[in-house]
Amino acid sequence: MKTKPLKKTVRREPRQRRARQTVEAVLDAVVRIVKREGIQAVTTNRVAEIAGVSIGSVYQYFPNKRALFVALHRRHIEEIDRLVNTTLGAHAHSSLDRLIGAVVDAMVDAHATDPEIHGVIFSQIPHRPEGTHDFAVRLHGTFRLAIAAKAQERKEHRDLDSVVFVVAHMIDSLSHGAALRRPRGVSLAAAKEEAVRAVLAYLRA
Amino acid sequence: MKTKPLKKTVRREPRQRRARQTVEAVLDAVVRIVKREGIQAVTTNRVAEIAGVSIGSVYQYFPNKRALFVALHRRHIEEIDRLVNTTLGAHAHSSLDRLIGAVVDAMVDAHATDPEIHGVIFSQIPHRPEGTHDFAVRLHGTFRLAIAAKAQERKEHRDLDSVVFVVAHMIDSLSHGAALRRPRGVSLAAAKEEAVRAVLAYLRA
Amino acid sequence: MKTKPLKKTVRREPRQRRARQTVEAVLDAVVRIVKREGIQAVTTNRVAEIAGVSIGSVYQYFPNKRALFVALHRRHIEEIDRLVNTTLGAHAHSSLDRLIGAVVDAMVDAHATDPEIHGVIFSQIPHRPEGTHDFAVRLHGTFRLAIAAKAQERKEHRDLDSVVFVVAHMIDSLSHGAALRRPRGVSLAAAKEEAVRAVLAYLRA
Amino acid sequence: MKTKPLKKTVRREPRQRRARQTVEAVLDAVVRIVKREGIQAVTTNRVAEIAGVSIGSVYQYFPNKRALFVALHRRHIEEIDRLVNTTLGAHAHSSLDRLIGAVVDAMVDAHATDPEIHGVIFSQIPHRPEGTHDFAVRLHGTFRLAIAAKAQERKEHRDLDSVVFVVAHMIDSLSHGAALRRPRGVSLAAAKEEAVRAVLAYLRA
DNA sequence: CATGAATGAGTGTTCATTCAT
DNA sequence: AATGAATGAACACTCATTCAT
Repeated sequence: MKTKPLKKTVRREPRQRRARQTVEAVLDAVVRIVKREGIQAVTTNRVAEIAGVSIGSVYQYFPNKRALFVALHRRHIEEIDRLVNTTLGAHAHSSLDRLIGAVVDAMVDAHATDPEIHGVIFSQIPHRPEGTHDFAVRLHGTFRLAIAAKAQERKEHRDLDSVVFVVAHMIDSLSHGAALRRPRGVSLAAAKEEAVRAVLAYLRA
Repeated sequence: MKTKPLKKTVRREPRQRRARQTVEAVLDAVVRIVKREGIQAVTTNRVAEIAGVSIGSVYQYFPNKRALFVALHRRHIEEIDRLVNTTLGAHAHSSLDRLIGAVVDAMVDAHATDPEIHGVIFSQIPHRPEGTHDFAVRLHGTFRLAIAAKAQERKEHRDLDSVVFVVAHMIDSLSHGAALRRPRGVSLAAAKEEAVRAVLAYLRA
Repeated sequence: MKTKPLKKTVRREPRQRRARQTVEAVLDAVVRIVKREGIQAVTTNRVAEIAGVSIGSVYQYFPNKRALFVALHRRHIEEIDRLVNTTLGAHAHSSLDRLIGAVVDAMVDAHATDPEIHGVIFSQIPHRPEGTHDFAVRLHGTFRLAIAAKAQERKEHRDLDSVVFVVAHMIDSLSHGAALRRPRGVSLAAAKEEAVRAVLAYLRA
Repeated sequence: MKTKPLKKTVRREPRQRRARQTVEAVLDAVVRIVKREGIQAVTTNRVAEIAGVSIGSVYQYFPNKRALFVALHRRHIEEIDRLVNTTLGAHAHSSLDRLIGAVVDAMVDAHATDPEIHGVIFSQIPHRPEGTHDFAVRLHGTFRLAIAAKAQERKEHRDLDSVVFVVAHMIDSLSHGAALRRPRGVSLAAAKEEAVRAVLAYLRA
């Protein structure tokens, strides 16, 4: 009862931990290379090198190169999703202004951290892997709940899906734009503020 | 007696014309391959084959593979720009509702024609070539003029650049979304209508 | 019980050994191809094929095609250098006649083994890699020591560097000529003899 | 009697003149490229460009790339030959010292003008074209006559061919060395002087 | 004759993937 | 499991040569 039954549990734990560490290190390496040198610099051997593991280990966890991007895509979406959910949760009882403002803030931060990466990763997965959706689509689900709640308060009469569609796209696009594509003469603060104003204007229309 | 005497006069013409034709054929081939087989199928030899020219001719006009994507990017932006300008011109004297509606229609059509392609091509150009701007940024300039005109009528008191920033992003993102990422349950017409409503709500806020 | 237990101990040895073998095989392949088919037949893929390794392995050890010629050049110079040093060492106490005779013999043999190859290889390295000197220059250093010793005995009053310059060039050129460019009517033995005579005449002048 | 008979003579002259000019321009271009960028930069299109003619014109006069090097080789040998003959003729009645000195001077100048080129060109012609000999071999014939004359005066008893073999190689090699591969510490004048001394020592041995 | 756009076989090189250790 | 040398199909690109004008 000491060694044998524990064997599997105890021994596998470190294995799984190391495995997860390796997986994370590999995915981080991909991100780092994309950011620093562009997508064409992402070779499996270079990924292994930057991750500090052997190329053989990369193939231990990912059957082929494409799998790297699929995993990264999934990870990225999950991160954003978690972020948005957290923000929504934290402002469940705030005013609509504050809630939208907080979400925009969170999204801007997220975009500023990994500029461009999302689109680039996505371009490597032409035939979308099952279970994976695009950003905005995924956000759709998350936003739907939040908006539905507010909608009830406000006796919203418009089609909920249409509203969510617009809001999700607006927030995604304006956050991205505010973080990365602001025209000269528009400050980050101004862009955020204007983005919030736009969303609220729509919701209140 | 018709063709022969002209031969000499027109001699040099074909060079320019054929060159332009070759360039167009090559770029079209890239687009065709991306659409049909994905970006990883775009090899220079295959491009030449699909374009119906020799690989040597491809390199006569493009110094390297990357140049294909740069050219395509430029061409794509110019097309959209032309489209939007035309639309704006045609609706210079329409109501704001109609103008926005027309632009959204035009953009939806444009996105529907080359789904995804823009983003994919863009991902191949990590360090953006000088003189090339992103979509929304380019649209910014185009929209600015149109909105400035309307703004004067409406005695707009907000910062023009901020307004244009928001409108350009909204139209680009919502058109793209309406064409390609609508959630089930939202019709194209509904999505367009809602997009227009959102833009107008913001402008009138 | 003999081979197996050793397996582990010797494990890493083969890596170094195999690597060196691969490098040698590749360089030998280049020489073989140049000799048999001329320099224009030296393609990296053909080199790999003749060497019996994959093209990828060639690039594991040589960053590009040019590096093959640089390595070969170095190897060739080292071989000649070793040869001359050995000969000089073996005749340290011989008469000047015998010493010069032995060096000429050695050089003639060396040139007869790889006719023309040296010049051809050299022609592929336009901008001489640092640390690499021409044949005669390298021999200069080697000869300098030997001649300095003899010079002391003979109370040589001429500038040592000038003397070595002349001797090194004479030996190199006459050996090469004797091996490969003798005019009809001059036997190898006669050419060698005359070369030795010329060097001695100069040294004793 | 005016126009017709002259037609052929008059018209063909310029043609041949232009043809010769083109040929020379092309060969000069090859030399220039080799000197400036190395042999691997010699492409037929680049040669045409540097020569200021169209690629088609290059092929009008040379059936293929190799022919460029064969022609250059021939031209080079003829130049040296002419140079040496002129020098020999001018010093037919000088002392042996002066004659050898003059030849060495001439050869040093020749080598200084086209450093390296000779060997490089030669490397492009693996299977020597008929009627073409190597440098030293060709000089052999030229020197033979001059030395034969002097030999008679001096009642030379050695085999003339052997002597010429040695002298031709010495002059070629030492001139080349003096011009291009002098060790630090040996001036050009000293190298020339020593070369002359060496040749004379041999001839008088 | 001259031109230079077009050709395409062939070259150097990369990089995803395997597998012996 | 982990390693990293080895593999070789496939790619980007070159360049000698041709030929319509």
